[in-house]
Amino acid sequence: MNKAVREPSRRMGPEGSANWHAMLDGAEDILREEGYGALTSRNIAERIGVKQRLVYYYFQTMDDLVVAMFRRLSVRELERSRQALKSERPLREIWDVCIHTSDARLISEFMALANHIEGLRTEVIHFIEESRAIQARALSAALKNKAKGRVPPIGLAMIATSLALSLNREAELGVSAGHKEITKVIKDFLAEIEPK
Amino acid sequence: MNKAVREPSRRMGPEGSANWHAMLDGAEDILREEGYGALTSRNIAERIGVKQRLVYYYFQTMDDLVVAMFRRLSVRELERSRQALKSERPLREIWDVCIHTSDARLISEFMALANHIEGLRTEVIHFIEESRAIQARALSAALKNKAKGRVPPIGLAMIATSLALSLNREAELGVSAGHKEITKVIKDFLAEIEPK
DNA sequence: GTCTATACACCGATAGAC
DNA sequence: GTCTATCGGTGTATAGAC
Repeated sequence: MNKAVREPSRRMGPEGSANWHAMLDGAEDILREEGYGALTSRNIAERIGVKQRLVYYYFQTMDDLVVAMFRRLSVRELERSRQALKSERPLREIWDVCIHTSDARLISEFMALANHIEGLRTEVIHFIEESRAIQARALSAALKNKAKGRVPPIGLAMIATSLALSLNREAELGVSAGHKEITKVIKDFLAEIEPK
Repeated sequence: MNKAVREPSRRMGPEGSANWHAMLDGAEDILREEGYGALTSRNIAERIGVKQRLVYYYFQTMDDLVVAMFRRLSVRELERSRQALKSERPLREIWDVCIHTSDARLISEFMALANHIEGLRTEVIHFIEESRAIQARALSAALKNKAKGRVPPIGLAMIATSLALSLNREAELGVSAGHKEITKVIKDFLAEIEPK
């Protein structure tokens, strides 16, 4: 968690190489399936068929690995959102990104970890702010020529994000009370301001 | 030849005793401050000034302790919600419960743990369903004599819960984009259907 | 780049004395 | 009820050979 000051740093494997990705892939699977309590260098190594020592050739510490894992994921997600902006029906695309985002279990783990790993916290903050801005932009444009409701675009963005998160998390748990109703509200909203 | 399959297993300390509560209190603090990776019998014991062995006198396993911790918390929260139902202005009270619920870090940890501890998952599901039902009842009653909007009570309950969760979590992280706007929307909604 | 081998701390859980 | 003592296992991280 600390030991921030490091010697000229030891030799390191290159970011973006095959093994680097394989390690992050394995880490994602473990995080999703077993939680961060099981996210260890030994487990990652075993899962991808290398020795534990190699993990520390690619990542200085486990915290570094976690941060790299989230950053790789958030870059992908933000790119999807930015692409959605340019589409025919940006609102539907963006809602699709929200609701089909990397699964709820993974996100739950990152949210918990972000409270304890400073570097991850920074990345998460950046991701939330960036994606909210993208969504607000899309909503703003879509609502420009409509009668304004009482919820401003950035407020709608916040509602969308938090709803999608809860819908996914609860569906994962096996709770569904209210889901049907909310899904219909969203559907109607989209049909109204962004007809197919 | 004994292996505790049919025996009530070993002696256990009484649920609800002073030490039992002290252990859960300590566990809550650790979970909030350091995360479940640090939630160990040794840390709990040290924090409340007893020896590690004693934790296993009160709880058979660490998982049992986690489940007991959540159950104690959820009983309290549900009681607060039920009390809110009986108040003068139930909607405001219930929103207050949502937004001032035990802090976001703690909840994040429980959400992550629920994906990996079966007994906890069951408790969490029960808590969500129960509190959603209470909230829907309150909203239903409050909206009875009003013009119906397009969001049914249980949908509003779901929006409220997920929004409160996100507002708390993001505030904890240090994100505030859209918070002011959403807070105003809620305030206006309450002013309209439940005037002071 | 990948490995063997290792240091050292800490984990859950139990046996059994007082 | 609370303790000492201990088991077998796993964690991060490093040294250094090939």
